[in-house]
Amino acid sequence: MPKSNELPKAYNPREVEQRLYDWWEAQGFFAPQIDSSKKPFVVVIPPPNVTGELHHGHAMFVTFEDLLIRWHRMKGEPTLWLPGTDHAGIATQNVVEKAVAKQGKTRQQLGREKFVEIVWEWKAEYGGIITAQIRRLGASVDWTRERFTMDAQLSRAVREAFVRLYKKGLIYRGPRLVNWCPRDETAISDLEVEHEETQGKLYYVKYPLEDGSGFITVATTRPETMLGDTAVAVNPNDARYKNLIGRTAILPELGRKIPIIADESVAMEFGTGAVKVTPAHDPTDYELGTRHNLAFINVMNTDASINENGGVYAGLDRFVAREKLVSDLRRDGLLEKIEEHTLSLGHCQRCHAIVEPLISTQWFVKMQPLAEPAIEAVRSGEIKIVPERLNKIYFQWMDASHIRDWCISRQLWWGHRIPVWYCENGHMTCETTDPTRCAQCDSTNLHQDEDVLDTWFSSGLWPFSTLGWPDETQDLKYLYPTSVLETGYDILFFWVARMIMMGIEFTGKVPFDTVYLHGLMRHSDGSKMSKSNFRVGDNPLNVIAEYSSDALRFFILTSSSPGNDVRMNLDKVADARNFANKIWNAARFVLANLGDTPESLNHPFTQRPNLSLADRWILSRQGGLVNTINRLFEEFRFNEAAQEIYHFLWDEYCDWYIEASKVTLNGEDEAAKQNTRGVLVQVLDQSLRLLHPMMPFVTEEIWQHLPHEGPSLMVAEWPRGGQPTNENAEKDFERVMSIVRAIRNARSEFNVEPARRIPAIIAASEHRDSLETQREVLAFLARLNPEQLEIHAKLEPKPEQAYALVVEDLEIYLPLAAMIDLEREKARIAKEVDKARAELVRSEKMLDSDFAQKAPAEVVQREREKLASTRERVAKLEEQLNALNGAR
RNA sequence: GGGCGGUUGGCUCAGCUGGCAGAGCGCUUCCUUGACAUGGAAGAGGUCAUAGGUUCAAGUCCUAUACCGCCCACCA
Repeated sequence: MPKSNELPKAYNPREVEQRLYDWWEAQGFFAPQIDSSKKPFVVVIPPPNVTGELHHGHAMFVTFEDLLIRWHRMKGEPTLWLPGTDHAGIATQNVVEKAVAKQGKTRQQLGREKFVEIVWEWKAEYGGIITAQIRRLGASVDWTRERFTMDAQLSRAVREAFVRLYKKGLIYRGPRLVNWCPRDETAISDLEVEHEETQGKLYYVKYPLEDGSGFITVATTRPETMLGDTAVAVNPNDARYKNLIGRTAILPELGRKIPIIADESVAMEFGTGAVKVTPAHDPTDYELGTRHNLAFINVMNTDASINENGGVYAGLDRFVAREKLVSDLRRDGLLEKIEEHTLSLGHCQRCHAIVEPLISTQWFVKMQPLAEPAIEAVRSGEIKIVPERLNKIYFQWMDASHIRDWCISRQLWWGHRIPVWYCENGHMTCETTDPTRCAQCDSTNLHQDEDVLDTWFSSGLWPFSTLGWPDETQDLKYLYPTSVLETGYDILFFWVARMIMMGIEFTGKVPFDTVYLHGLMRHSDGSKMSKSNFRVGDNPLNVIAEYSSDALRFFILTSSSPGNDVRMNLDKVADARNFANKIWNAARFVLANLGDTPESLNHPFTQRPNLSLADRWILSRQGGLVNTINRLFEEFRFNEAAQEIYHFLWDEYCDWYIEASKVTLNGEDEAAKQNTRGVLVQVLDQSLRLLHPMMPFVTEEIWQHLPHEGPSLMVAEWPRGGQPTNENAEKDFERVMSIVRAIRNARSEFNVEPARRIPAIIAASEHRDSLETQREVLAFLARLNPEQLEIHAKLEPKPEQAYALVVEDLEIYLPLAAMIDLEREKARIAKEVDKARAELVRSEKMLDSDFAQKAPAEVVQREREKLASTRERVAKLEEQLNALNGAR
């Protein structure tokens, strides 16, 4: 049996955490214990970027998911937490491109095949970093099932999914106006564009009329796009321009003749009411161009420099071209004015370059047919989103009037290549196996589409591709659908919505029954964490090194309510570390007092005879805690659960029970000692179980030192709820606590030296006998002299020269003649009388109102009891006051 | 332009189905007592953003308003 002096005074997480994690993993505790008679609990990890580094987003999801997983595992359910990484198309390609650039090379020089080979090498070399870092957080994932979105099996799933959608007509290809990132030189989806309010300019440009009769002035924020203008549009109801409709204007600098057309969509009140139309470079104009059959003139290259359609401006960067155009227009007297103007500019989510709308041939997924059943799944409650308010956001995005087709093709090299082959006749062949002949004309002259798929396309299949889909594997049959999908609310659309759509489409089942969305980690000042705003606290590994993984996790749990952001706060992390240390020291105390022959913990101590009041009290509180934690966990209220157990262990177990137990342990009664030893260790054991999903390391380390059965706390049984609490024991011990607090308070108020043991006289009426059994506890906790502690039912006459205290309906006198200041004492009691009387009035008034009739009987009853006890309290205080006045 | 969230002690935040306002940190006073100074004891500190309403009863429900933050959106 370990002796307390074997445990260091302060807990050292650094040594413990690494050792325990390695041991758990080696023991195979992370893998599910498959039992087909039981319903499994399954969570798939939100796969981090394979070349990424740990950030607080990872710490957040590990904290919540590991809690869920460890809890369900302890409940005896077959439990799987499936890990893996994402190939992260653009992000990874950019990282590797930068690395290659350091050696003076570009990917174009290397060629596609060689470059992709280098990315794979990169992945092999650095792909383990993020998973190693996730281990540091204590994640109990089943590493034997680790997946990567570009594994052969998952790639097969991607291909199968694409082919099915293609054959169903839900995937199509065509030239459309898309968001184009000129730096990454690829199309991106609408979601990947981040809009930002920016201070820009509004340029008023005069377009001469062909007949020389004057000008029509248009307003634009992007003058360079005029190179692609194919019309000027006005509102048909605009009196100013009615006579110009149908006439022709001359595009300045290029001299192109363009028609003046009428369209309802033009707002008369904006700018001049006349708008230049650039169908190839603006979403509104694209619609306009389609309606009016205008020419689509693309004036930009893939890097957003002006192309050959731009005349003398060809070859210039878009912003250089803008400057030159503006100065040329000014020179030619065609620039009317420039106004300040705020506009919303789209930026690439990955590289933050300003996105350019341009026409390009891309692949799209039709969303509406997929969205409908996905909306229904949430509406019907088949999928539950926590917190519920995010339902609305989900519906809004998915709604038919709002959802837009998803551009899934990317002009990248790293990713799943689009499984479509073209022949020389322009036919497309799309199969799950590489075709050798064109499906339509039998041509053998085939070449594959150059594009790859959006990373999120493969992520959307993650809950089932990782379990073997499209094959009907054992895992897929048993473990799918998964249970809870846990992630940050920022990827509700990117990932969660798409998984729901794809899951229903391909497996016929929703991929999970609950979505739990946590908030985002922010800086201590509330600002957003990002690469350009990096601080020391940003790196979870630094935080772990200084405070421990347990502390970081517990901080995250206590600080975040569902769906709300959490600010980094190292003081709170430190507090969580202190909590771990507190438990550690409580355990040292328990171990030091175990005795030589600790009993098995399987004995239900609540049933034992001759338990002390404190024993019964803490056991009852423990039972209540189990019920509370179970309820809160089930409702995903982890922050409240964390606070409950923190409060129980620190305030109730350590500050009161351990202190009270010293009375018994230092006493002579061997049977009582055995009881208390048992309760001490059992309550600690149960609490460690409850706390383990939140702070896995320190709880396991302590548990290993306690007498225990089974190899590890992480596979120990979860505490059973539903035990009745002991109301009487709780009331009785709370009375003891109140008395102790009152005496301590008095001592403090009147500066009694802490070490001094003082006399006390208690008038306890019907509680006399019960308090009599607690005289040693009272004396110890309140530092009373046991020889001078009197407990009576009634006191006649009242002691003189004493501090008089009223607790509930009993009176306490501290006869400390020498230290009493009568006037001060009277003032104190008078103040208390006032307070109690005010309370009495409030209570009487309330019971006199409609409250008595309309409030629930239980609430009224409680109020009546309170009234009665307040009355008694007032009476006693008044008596004391009178006694003091008489003493004068 | 639509939608969502926030506004509670000096600071950071909890408060489930309405029933006398909570925590941690910070602050004040005291304590190196035998688990723990990463600690213990006692305390001070809030008209729950504002204005109405529903109710016996509102931090909690409803309606406006004001700030702060976020998401979505093709007005040049």
